[in-house]
Amino acid sequence: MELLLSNFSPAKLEKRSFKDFFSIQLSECNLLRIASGYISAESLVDLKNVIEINGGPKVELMIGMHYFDGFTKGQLNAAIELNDFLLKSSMGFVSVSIASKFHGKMYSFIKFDNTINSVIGSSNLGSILNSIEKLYEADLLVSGKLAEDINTRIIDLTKKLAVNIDDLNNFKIIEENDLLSGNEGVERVSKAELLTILNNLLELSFDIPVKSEPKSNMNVFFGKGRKSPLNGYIMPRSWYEVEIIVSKSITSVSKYPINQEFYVVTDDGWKFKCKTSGTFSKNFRSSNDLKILGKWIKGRLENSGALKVGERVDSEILKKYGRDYITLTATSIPEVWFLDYKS
DNA sequence: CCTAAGCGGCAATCC
DNA sequence: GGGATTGCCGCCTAG
Repeated sequence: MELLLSNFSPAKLEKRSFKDFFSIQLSECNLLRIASGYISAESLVDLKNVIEINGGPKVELMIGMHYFDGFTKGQLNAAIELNDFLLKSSMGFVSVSIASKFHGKMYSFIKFDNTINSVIGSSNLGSILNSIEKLYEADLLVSGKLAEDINTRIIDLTKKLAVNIDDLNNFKIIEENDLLSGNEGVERVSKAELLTILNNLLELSFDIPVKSEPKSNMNVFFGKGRKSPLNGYIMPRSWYEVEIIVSKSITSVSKYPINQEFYVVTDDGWKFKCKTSGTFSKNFRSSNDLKILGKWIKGRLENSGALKVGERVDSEILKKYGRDYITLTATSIPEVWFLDYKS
């Protein structure tokens, strides 16, 4: 039994990490069994690469959480590709738990002489193969009876919970950075509903600039926080708090939604309430939660790679994204507007 | 009554 | 200089 701990400052311990152990075991074992909740696209690509180059070990991977939480396109492609490769070369398979969420992290390394080492702990594949962030992991390495037990548990759980990824077709696909799902007041819109919206657009449409003012609009985060009248304590604003300040030349156009609440359906299939308020009804914001509009717009800037968290939105970033205005279009469905920020 | 952030509008800026 | 505009701040009200 051995405790495996990450090993970087300021917590440099004279311990080896799972990462160290993993790289040695890969060359010494014949079969690697994994049951893990989450995987990253990058880690699966790296795993396939290393076994392809070295002709082993065999890999049997069970993915525990993504069937329920969704796959990004990158994760799904990587998992399918790894499975294809493993099946084709008779070197294992990738399965997906569909009976229940599985959130554990279990690894068994079966050597050529059939002795087994198993690891259980906090590391997922990403932190073993290609961790980019400094994430401190703690794992326990075991051998003998307990290691064998973990190995048979992985086999058993795979049999009872999972099916081969090839046998599934209706995957829940999520955006690269899924900030909006689960937010109160935000709904996912089906493809059919979105199509209905697109077929019912009216001529009435407004191109509204996404401004890069230093302390407002997309950059409210960098403005002064909210000062408490009691103690003067200032509460900073959230990264995703935004507003779109619409020029009078737009808000004064007849039929622009003045001082009112309405639903928006977005080009990427979200629906939430927005409201206009303030002098000349210039403030365009999400209702009840200012962060929703921000998660939608800044989330897209982030997903495209144009914006990093904590960075001020400027014209350069908008240029990189490829669009510096949103389009608000009326629909024939009452109280519902279409909002487009496709780059 | 206290807390918190939504959103209403103060006030800086420009002409 | 004051009217128009809107960037930015924190008052106000709901829970």
